[in-house]
Amino acid sequence: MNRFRGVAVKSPAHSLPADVRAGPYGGRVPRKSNRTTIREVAKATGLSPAAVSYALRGIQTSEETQERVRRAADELGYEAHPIARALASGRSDMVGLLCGSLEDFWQQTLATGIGRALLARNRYALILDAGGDPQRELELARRLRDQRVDGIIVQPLDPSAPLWAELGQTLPVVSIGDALHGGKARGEVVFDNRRGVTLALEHLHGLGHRRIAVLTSTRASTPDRPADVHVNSEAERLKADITVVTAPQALDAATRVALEVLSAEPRPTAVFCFSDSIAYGVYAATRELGLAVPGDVSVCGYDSHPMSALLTPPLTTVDWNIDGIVDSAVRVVVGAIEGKQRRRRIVREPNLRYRSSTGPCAPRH
Amino acid sequence: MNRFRGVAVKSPAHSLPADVRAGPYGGRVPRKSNRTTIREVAKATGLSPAAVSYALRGIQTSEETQERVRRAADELGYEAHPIARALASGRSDMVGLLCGSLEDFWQQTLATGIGRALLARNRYALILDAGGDPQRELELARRLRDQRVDGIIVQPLDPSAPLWAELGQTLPVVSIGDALHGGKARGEVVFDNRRGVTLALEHLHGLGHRRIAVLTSTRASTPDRPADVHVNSEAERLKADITVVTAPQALDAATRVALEVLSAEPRPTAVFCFSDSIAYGVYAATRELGLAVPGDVSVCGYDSHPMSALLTPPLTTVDWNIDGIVDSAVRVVVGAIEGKQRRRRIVREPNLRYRSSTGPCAPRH
DNA sequence: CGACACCCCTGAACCGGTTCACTGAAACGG
DNA sequence: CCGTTTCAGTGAACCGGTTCAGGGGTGTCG
Repeated sequence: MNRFRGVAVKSPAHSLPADVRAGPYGGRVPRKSNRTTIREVAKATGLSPAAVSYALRGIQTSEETQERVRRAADELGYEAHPIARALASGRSDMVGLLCGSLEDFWQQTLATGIGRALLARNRYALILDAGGDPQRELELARRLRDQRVDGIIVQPLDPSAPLWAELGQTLPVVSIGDALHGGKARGEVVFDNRRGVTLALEHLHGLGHRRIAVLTSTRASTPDRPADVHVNSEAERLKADITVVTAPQALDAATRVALEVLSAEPRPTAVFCFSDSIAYGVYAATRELGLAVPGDVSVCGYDSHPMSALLTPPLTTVDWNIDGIVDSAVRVVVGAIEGKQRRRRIVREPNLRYRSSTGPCAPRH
Repeated sequence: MNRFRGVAVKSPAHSLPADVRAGPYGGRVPRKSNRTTIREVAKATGLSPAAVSYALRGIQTSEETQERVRRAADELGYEAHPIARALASGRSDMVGLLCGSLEDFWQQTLATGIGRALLARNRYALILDAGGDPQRELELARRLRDQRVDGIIVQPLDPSAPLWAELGQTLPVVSIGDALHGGKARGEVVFDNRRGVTLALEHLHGLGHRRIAVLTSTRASTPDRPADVHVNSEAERLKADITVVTAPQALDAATRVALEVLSAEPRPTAVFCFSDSIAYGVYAATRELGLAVPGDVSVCGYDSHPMSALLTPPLTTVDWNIDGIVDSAVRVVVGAIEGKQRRRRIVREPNLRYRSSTGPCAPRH
């Protein structure tokens, strides 16, 4: 029984006195944990570990055995060990949620909703925040794969990265927002951003605005970013003078950018923001500059964050129905994980939530 | 070489043709992944797997070997496998963040900040949301332990639960807000809630308010909840007529509660909310009821969410300096994980951010 | 009655790193 | 010059489930 060396050496780790465990978690994790394992349950029930494993999952075993195992497990205080399960099976019950920038209030709300919806289906959300950096986004995506998440929901900063296709071959990748470049096997909850942009710009145009500033969010310098492209083509079509400026999502940072934009001469008569968070920054800036909304400048947001209705004046914004998005995304990703190949691509249409932060373009002075 | 049965049976799983892997992730994960393992790197470098493991972590090996291993790993496309690491070592580089209710905007901000701070230290936040249910909170805490997180940051709904002490023996548990019952080994970033409550109530009292509604957040029915207790003792001290009502954090739900509170006869002249999110609900309610703030009713919040300053009127609120909290909490938990026993208990003092949602109590009619 | 299918369960390999006890060689000390 | 450390590295067990090939036992069918 005793291996090489012939002498009956004490078996290594385990023979240590059980209480030698070093002080309060200063590194040194006890080699042998006192956790009840599946093998102990096996011993207690006179079954094989395999049988216990099956029984606990309610497969491959008789009702009777399952009951017996469950009872024994209870008694021994057995608790599943997700890490071990993940290693052995390659599944983890976790879904990675990769957010472009959690500084965006709307994305915070989205993440909260998705986390909750997943939990309701007995899965966890592993929420990661790329902080607006497309490079980091890809790095985090890789880490999610390494963590053996069962699926990924991403609000891609850079939908054109080839990594998405690569990941898509191994696990379900569901994008929210822009469609991922060159994929078909993956799931998508695509926003019709073209439509959203058109809605907002036409609305402003219809009110008489011609000099419009567009504040997009910090993103990859992906030149083919659909929304940006569309902004420009719409500008042309509407014969409007549109300036596109990139703004961060964080309130204070967005405010600084907005201050600049609103201090330009001639001042734009309307601002269209690519997220409500940025629009909040614009509100702060108008306050600082003593500008009236919509008297001096009209402001239109994007996303419809719950707080938008509470502002003074309530913010006109493009609404995507966040609950619907949460629901769709979770449904698609879970469906894909479980192998039920439901609908893979869901296109969401926006509505313009017309409130009072936008008004007719006033003649200057 | 071939085990039992004598016959040269094909070795089980591996001999399957490599391409038999079932359809797009419909369950069936390939038994043998094509991932490069540490053993392959070992073979390539002529070292033992153990040596490679050490080398990759930069310990127990010569500079030279480390370099050689790193190069080989690169070449072979080796990527670490966190799950395997976690199983073997009991560490995971993840810190659990257990939020009381992510519907609270402030907690969303907090979670975002902590996630980011942890990422900056090469750790992940596993964010879980108890949704205001103390029962669920404990369940999630257990799951975090099972997930082998290296530490837990919790904003406890029920600080008196014995589970905290139990978890605290195995891993660092840092609480934000109320101190956890009966612990010393754990870390704490304690809010001096008594002070916060006093600050708010004295402020309102000083403005002449005597009939005050307090909207606390949904929590455990822990009767000894420090803040609630203190509210009552302050009520007595100030000889004020204080009604305590529980409100959920979600904007619409909070609004409904606020509507009721503000419709009561006689109507309270001031409302003190235990989170800015709830205060937002009060704003919505005043709007619906056509009440002026602070003319008809003064509103005071708690937490100082960034949006509070943007409302009309800007919200008076108790400020905890969220960046400081994020920083402290992360510092304490990481310090504990790494065994550097820095300061374990940090008490934060609030400031009253005096804005214009509170004003003198107007004589009724 | 034998062939075949099906059900329930077992033994062993496996997932992919980590850690422990130990060793040969070099460095050190007196 | 010999005993003691220190350093770099090795072999094997281990973490705790999962999965696969198989194997009795019973049921069914021709």
